[in-house]
Amino acid sequence: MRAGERRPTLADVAAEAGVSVALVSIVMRGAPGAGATTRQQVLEVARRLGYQPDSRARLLRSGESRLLGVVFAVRHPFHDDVLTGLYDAADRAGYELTLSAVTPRRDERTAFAGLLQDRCAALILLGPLAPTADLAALAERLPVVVMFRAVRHRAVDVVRTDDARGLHLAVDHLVALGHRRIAHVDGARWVAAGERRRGYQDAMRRHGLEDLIRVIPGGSGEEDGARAARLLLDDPPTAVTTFNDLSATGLLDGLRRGGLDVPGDISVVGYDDSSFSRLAHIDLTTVAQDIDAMSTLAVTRAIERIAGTPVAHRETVIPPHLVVRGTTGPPPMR
Amino acid sequence: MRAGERRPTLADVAAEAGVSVALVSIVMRGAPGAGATTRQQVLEVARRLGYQPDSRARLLRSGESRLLGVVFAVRHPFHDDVLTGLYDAADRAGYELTLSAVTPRRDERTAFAGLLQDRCAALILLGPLAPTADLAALAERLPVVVMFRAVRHRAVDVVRTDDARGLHLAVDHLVALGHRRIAHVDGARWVAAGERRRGYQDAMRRHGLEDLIRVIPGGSGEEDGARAARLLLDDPPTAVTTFNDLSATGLLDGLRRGGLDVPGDISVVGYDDSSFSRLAHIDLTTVAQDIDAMSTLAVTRAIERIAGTPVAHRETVIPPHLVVRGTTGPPPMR
DNA sequence: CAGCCTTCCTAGAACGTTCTAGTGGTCGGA
DNA sequence: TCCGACCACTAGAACGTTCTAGGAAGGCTG
Repeated sequence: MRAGERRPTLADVAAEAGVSVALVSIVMRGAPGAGATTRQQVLEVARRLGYQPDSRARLLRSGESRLLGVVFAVRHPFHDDVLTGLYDAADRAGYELTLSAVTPRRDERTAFAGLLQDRCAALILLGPLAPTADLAALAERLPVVVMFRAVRHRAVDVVRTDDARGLHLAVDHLVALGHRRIAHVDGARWVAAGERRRGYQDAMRRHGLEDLIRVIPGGSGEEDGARAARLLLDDPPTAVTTFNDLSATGLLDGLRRGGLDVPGDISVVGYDDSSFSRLAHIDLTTVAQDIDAMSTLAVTRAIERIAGTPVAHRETVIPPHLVVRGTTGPPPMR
Repeated sequence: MRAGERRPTLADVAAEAGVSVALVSIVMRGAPGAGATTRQQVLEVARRLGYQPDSRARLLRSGESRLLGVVFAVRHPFHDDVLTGLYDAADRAGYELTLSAVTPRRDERTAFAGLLQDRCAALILLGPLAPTADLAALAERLPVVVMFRAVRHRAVDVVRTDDARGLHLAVDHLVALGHRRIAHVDGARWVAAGERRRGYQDAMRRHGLEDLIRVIPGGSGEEDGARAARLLLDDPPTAVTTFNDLSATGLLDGLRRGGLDVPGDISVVGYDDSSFSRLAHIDLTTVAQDIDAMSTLAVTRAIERIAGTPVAHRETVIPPHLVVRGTTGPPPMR
């Protein structure tokens, strides 16, 4: 690019083609109101000059932004899949996506602010950590759809997985294999940890195993899982459910180092179906969320809000499903 | 958000505060030219009305976009780390980032087009797959910085790792451990595969091991590594270097299933230092790129181009370093 | 041939901001 | 007392687009 070279504008194209600016605008938008030959001619000139519409000016004038802001966290187990789904859904609806990432050195507040200035029509937040009050304040300004997290506030839409049901599935699977002594490695104070823990407890009770309920303190990292493994090795159960996949891999590693065979001696179930859980090397049985359905729903919901369509339910809860891989099997013979 | 509620503008704040629009603009930008008390007063009114500057209008008027477009690929082994680094560097330079993702169902062309319309001042592309001609065409319109890939074109800036050197490091490390029969699992037609293969071959020659050079067909996925493992099991070398970490994990798994102990019988080196390679469970010795340095450099280069500063070198090659973990060790005793 | 549609096109305002070129007032110095 | 410098502030144009209101030409109907 040579310096000082100005990008061509509608006016340049209009002058070159010998028509008015308004007509070029009509042609570029593909709007009705231009003759076939002129249309052809204008398009040709635009192509020759390398004209690119300026979406800023366009949006500024037309008021409608057709722009959805997405806040995602780098390193989030499945944000890649979610972005893929969101792009698809937005595309189908004729909307654009603008992304703002949360990184270890860029907090949510910054990410929100950036998108607000870009005049997005709505915000889709992937598993935000901000307190409910902050999200509510945000929702005062524009429609907000939160994914993968429960938010009890009437101004915020939520699309999330039925986390309790995810643990029901995990426990049911293990019980069906013959397990009874099933422990749960907890997610401490992380988003959704409480619901998963309660799901585990409910499921155990439902199977008449309330006396065998055993919740091990944990967290969201690999080292949390490894620590839990050390706590379990003294008196190992025959199966363990976990808060997430990362902690499950730490657990797996800790159990194996402790001399246990997985799944021969002990079965392990993760949560999230993270991309690494599919690696042949890890091959983790895990609870998967229906990413595509959830993405589509989030976009739809955002657009309904923008349009002001009345929406019956603020919160939509999607059932998860179990992906059975190699870390679960029947309990060892006594 | 109630429908029909217009976002407050400079004019609203000005009217409410009883001053001119221009003055509010001055205050909001923190520009000199306003009295302390008025400034205070205007800020207070702006806060009360919930005023948010409209970056579109701002950029439209001021011409300067201070906006860098970043095209990244979802599922790219280390794009998360790169984004983190880029945000930091852009922030330090007073620039904003706008992201456009390439997903399995959204190609690069689409990603480029989106950013062009946003009037970015420059583009930073993370390992683009587009042919050089396309990148060159893009560079006609605005400064383009390509990361993680060599592009031989005078209009395109490149910031990449010395991939050949990465394999030198890997081979040197293995030779120092005592290995001589070292094979390389190739990356087929992927970006950088050729240079890594040549790096391997050079290093082998440098150690006088040219007769032991052995390149196994591979690819970028886990299954490619697993296939390579099957090819190697008949006559296993004592060490293997690979095109990337994903293929290395497939290889690891295949070798172990074939009855070999890693690193007892055979050592494996990956490439990329992907996040999963750090998992205790995988614990892969691998070649790491200096992400922070590269991100900073890419942003700096982009800004220099925008400013029209003459830049000496189009291409900057950063040396990688080796991260030694648990998949390499001395060769087995004979 | 008047009247009325259509079709194709244009002028000019508007979007929310920044920028340029001021205006008017105060103050210090000669 | 007057001049100039400086400070606080303002009017209005400009950025590149879309939108509203309309105009000119041509064809159809009665």
